[in-house]
Amino acid sequence: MTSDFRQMLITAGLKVTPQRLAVLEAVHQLKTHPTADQIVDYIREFHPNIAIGTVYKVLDVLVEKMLLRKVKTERDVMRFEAETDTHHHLYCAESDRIEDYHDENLDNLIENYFNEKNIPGFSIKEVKLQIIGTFDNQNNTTGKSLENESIII
Amino acid sequence: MTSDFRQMLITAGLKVTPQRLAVLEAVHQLKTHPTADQIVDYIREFHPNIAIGTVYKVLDVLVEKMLLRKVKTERDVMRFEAETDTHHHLYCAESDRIEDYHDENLDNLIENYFNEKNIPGFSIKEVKLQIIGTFDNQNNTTGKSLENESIII
DNA sequence: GTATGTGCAAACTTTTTGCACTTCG
DNA sequence: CGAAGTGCAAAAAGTTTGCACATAC
Repeated sequence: MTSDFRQMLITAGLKVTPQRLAVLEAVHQLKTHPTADQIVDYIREFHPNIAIGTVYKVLDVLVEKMLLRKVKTERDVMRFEAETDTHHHLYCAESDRIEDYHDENLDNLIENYFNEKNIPGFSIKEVKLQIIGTFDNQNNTTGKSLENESIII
Repeated sequence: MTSDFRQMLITAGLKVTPQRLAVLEAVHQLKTHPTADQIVDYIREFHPNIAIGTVYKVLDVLVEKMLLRKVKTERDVMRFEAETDTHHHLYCAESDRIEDYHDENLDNLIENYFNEKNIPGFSIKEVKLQIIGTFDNQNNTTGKSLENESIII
């Protein structure tokens, strides 16, 4: 597992450091699209000396090298995910919960649609869906309620 | 035009104030999905005394009453838009440029798809697409172009 | 050995908050 | 007049930066 991460770093042309391995490990383990803060908390159990600034720097470089992705909701913190293939998100604004959604049929449907339909002045690289709604078993972790959902680009 | 905004505020049960009218006006005029800062700059030309805190408070209440929407990108600032109907976004990560995209056929396609396909444990309220790619004429990042309607700042 | 990465703390940016004052209805 | 809204300035929250020291290769 760790050797996977090691290989990912090497392939990306990055030096292998304990901090980078720890961040990769944390984001893969925390399947909640964690914030930088949550990542720091997770890492500090095993690696108490890691600096917040380092985590931000590591996250930046891992996103840049496409080993991680940024996700943003209407709350004002950045979140991160380990899934780097195209996929979609289920999102509940009240609980701020995000779940990944994979659907090959849907992907094909959309791909076919945009193969036929051209958008003038724009070249499509990727299409992501935000499927907004509510999870049936509402464990609202934050306790905060949101009046109105916003848009994640 | 201003009387439209006045009516929108009244309908939403809000008091009509010059600040709220100015924020509505600004977001409707700035078709760039502006940040709070850009909204402040715009307003201050006509209304130099408006406080930043007030703009944030006004934006909050207008989003809550669904007269505006929040839009988030991968960058760490909140942006706003006047379009409150469901629509999609074209987004270029390099330039951070967002444009609205309306497409009724696409909406129908997706609606039909999710009418048939159920997502276990999740109730869909709305589906929005982020269509990620690049705009063909990338040259217009800073200057304002008044001639070409399709270019947004 | 050298380029790269880390720790730390300070600075910066964006957003929120508290409270006296003002304005809308 | 009273409830609601605004201005201001301070502070919170999140993120970035600079630099000396440490580490990977």
